[in-house]
Amino acid sequence: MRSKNPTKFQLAVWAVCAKIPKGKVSTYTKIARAIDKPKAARAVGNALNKNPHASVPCHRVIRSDGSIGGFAHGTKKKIEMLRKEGVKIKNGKTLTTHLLLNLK
DNA sequence: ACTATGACTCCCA
DNA sequence: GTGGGAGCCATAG
Repeated sequence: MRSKNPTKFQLAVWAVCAKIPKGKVSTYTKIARAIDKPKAARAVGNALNKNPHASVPCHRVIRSDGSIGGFAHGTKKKIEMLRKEGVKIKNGKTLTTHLLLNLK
């Protein structure tokens, strides 16, 4: 169930996601590292999944190997949005892995 | 406190 | 390239 009152962890994750500029992408691991929890990649995904706003560029977050990962709105939609922002996707993999940000 | 779940990641066959 | 297994973390019930 989505928490009515998000925890600090979630706020931190969303905040980092919001810092991702358009046309670029980041990975769960990088975000996790940005919040000082490099092993919390999974928890990061969870936070985004519970994201009640859906206004954060959570669709710019991909897996470490460049795969799309998942998306609450549908992985398909995520790919479409990324493509619209200029992110190249091939065979379900993001080709912009070298555009990863240095968050934090 | 414990268990179950999940938008993850790494290692090995 | 594909698939299975184990590890790690936060949240919900």
